[in-house]
Amino acid sequence: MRISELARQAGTTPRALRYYEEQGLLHPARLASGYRQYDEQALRAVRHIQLLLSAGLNTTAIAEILPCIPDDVTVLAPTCPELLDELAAERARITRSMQQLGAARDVLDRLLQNDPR
DNA sequence: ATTCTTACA
DNA sequence: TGTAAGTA
Repeated sequence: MRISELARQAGTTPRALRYYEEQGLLHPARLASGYRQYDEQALRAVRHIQLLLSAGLNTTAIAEILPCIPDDVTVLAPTCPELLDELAAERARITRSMQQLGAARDVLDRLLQNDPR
């Protein structure tokens, strides 16, 4: 299928699909016309990408992870240690962010305590 | 009509 | 990420 078809099925835009390719996440074949040609497994790949992105992973991490995911996998389950490492690292980043946000909120709480209103 | 690349008031 | 331009 061509780019607009895949975009439609994946609920995204051709722009995003080209961006994924630019980031090394997708490798569609090319027609003689220069048009990108996506195979059947492309849709699942895009779904995996979207899932990983929603988990906060950057495209670099995802590019390293994707190759160790069997193309026949529907539900993304931790397969190789690569994936586990990336996920654990992202979780750690989230934990740190939460701590920083908590500290920022505490500061605001103290400032608000003197609010004359 | 669609897609492609490149670039950015 | 959107969008415009100029092609193929």
